[in-house]
Amino acid sequence: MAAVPGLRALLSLRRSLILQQAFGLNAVQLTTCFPRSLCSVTTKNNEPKPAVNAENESLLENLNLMGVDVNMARQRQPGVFRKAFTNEQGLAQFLQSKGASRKAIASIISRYPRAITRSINHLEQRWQLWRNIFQTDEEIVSILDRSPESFFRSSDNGNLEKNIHFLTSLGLNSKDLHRLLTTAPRTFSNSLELNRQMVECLEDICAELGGKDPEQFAKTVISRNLYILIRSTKRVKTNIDNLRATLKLTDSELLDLLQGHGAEILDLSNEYLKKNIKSLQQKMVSLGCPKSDIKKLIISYPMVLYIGPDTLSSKLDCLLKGGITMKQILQKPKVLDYSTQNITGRLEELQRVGYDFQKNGINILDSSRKRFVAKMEKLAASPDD
DNA sequence: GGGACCGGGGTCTGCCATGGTT
DNA sequence: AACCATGGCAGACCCCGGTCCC
Repeated sequence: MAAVPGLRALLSLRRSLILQQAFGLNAVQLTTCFPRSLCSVTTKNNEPKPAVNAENESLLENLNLMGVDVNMARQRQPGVFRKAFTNEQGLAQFLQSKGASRKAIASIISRYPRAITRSINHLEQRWQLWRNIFQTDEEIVSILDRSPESFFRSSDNGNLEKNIHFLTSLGLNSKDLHRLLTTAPRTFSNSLELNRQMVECLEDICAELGGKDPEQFAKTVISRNLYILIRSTKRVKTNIDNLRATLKLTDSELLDLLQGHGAEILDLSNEYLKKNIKSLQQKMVSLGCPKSDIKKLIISYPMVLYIGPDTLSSKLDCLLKGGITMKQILQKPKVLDYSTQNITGRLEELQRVGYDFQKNGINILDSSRKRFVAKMEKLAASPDD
């Protein structure tokens, strides 16, 4: 029955704790300490399997006790389960000491089982490196809970340290680094070489376009698009080529676009960006806009290409139906920033009070909720204004 | 005081493929 | 052969408010 292995696991947990208390042993010594089974095990369909492929049973028991979703973990990294020595208890204690809940720890291991192969020394070192950027353990725990892979995937702390130095040397300040590590933690697990390649790629693009300060350009693009360093240079180059070709941009137009809000669309998948450009063109042609308007819109509001074809189409339709003209949208494309739901709601409210867009313009749609509500209250109080 | 302009902030992982190592 | 570390991919916006100008 299950009671016997359960008891054994409990004993092993207890033993580890006693060992730690008595001798202050470190993580490597505090592994599960159960050698891989030497005899063959029986699988579900009763076929004997060679011992080499056997899973470490005491490890399985420990993980079960810890509330780890063993099936999920096994599916992700089966090799971990065949290791003779692992450090799940050390890891759990470590994370707990940093404020992670039992549930969070179980979830972290379920999603990234290889985490239990890291030693305490390694974990301490890595944590300290992250603490160079974060003020509190709590922030790090929340990122681990969100994305365990970002923290645990690499075993190379030296590389992490070099990355921090490299990113700092680009002129990114501590606020930028904080945002970068919060938003795209994978960046810091990239090899230094990969990050360097992206930076060089950006610098080359700037130089090719006749930019005067490639280093500043790379820094600007990165701080505008925190995801860029976890994309491939191929993706970024292809997107730039596509933008240039379809919009027939000059070098300086393209340069301005890229170091402006255009940076934010560089990391879209190549097909998605292409699809969005095409569907935007089709939609605008169907609404009777000349080609020059399409280019103007993209240059003044590149984020329009971030919006998926269906969303964009319904957003435009809803604005037009609400009595707003395409000319007004082109003059004030930021109204497209807001959700279709938000726009629809505001249009209804404005219609109710008889708001005249021809007379007053459409700026009211591009304002915060607070400001919009205040404006509506005033309109209700003195409808003649 | 009101509106226009403009920039900033939040947020993004979990999976697969592959090449190197043991 | 198994395992590890790492690269790459798909997925797809919305909202707020400081500040300056009139």
